Amino acid sequence: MNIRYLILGLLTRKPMTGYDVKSSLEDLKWLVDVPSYGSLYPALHGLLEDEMVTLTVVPREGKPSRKVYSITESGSKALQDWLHQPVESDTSQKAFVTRLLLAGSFSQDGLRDYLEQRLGQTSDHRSALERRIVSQPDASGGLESLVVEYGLAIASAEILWLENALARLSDQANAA
Amino acid sequence: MNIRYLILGLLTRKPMTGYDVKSSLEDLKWLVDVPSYGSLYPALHGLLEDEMVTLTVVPREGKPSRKVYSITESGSKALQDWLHQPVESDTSQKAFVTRLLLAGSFSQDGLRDYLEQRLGQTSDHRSALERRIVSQPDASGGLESLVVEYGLAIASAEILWLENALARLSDQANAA
DNA sequence: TACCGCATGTAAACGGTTACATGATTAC
DNA sequence: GTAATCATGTAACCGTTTACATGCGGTA
Repeated sequence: MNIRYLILGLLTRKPMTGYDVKSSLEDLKWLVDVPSYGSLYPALHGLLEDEMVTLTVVPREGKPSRKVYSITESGSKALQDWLHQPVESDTSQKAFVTRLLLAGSFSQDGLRDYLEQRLGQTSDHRSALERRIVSQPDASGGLESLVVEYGLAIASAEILWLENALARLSDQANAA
Repeated sequence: MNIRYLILGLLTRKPMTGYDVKSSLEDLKWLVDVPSYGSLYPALHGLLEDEMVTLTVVPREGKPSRKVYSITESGSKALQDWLHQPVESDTSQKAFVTRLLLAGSFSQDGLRDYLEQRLGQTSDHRSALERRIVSQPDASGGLESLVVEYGLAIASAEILWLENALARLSDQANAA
């Protein structure tokens, strides 16, 4: 039921059609799972059923009408609840980014918490990789050393970005 | 059937039990999809059926026997074929790393090709994000700007790493 | 004329996870 | 004693993709 929250999050910004939801994600493909229509439309019907969204049919001359969905009060609340649920520990990049994409629905504190949690996790991942290098002296001729190296580089870059983002958040808070 | 190639790739390094396959991936959770036993053991049975792997039952006194799987000639060939298939264009980090993990089964040229393809893709992704910043002047108050920024940071780090890895590969080739 | 973008949907198939079942050994 | 690790497996369930179906408007 994850796709439902993704939809809800996107609808928070502005009302959209199913087609819009998908196309707004298209150039973020590599960072986020883009749902197929085969899961998107049924999910929208389900959300409507559950009164998480409302439907406005916008007729257009000549062209067929657009079905524009808007998030409701209870939809907003459901998203909020999901967002403030604790994150599990070994989240992938896609899982992290998907939630981050919904950050507009976060409070400033919620966002800071989220980034701090991620910072902790990513630091742990980096440490685990470093330990692996020490314990396994380049086993079987560089077999997976590429992956370890890559992981180290990515984790470091992410940590840097997170610290940066967190610092800017603090500055904003101080200014206000 | 992707999990089958993952197994085949890991067995290329050394013979393993199903349990070993899973645990060897465990601290790479965030970079690779770790299969559950519910898909791992059936996959192993399928590979055995198709003669991609062989089974050696290793008895141990007291403890129950271990079922150690080894890759066969045809398993190796199947993996090779899959590995040299063209990569599709919007590969996620996990998809990239999973293949990279199997890099031991690559020829030097195959590996260089693979990294170069990834470099091209990641550069494209970064460009797309940069274009997005220009065309959409921070729409709806920093809504998704965090994601764009994050993507930019990660893509840049990855490009740097790829260029570095590629350079080292060339050095090695020149030395030999 | 033919293809691409817009736009919405359904049904079958697929790949995977969850939960369950079992059992021994080692470490706290 | 009891929790964790090692070790193997099955069956039901579930969410998603793939393939199909349809149709209009603009463009090459």
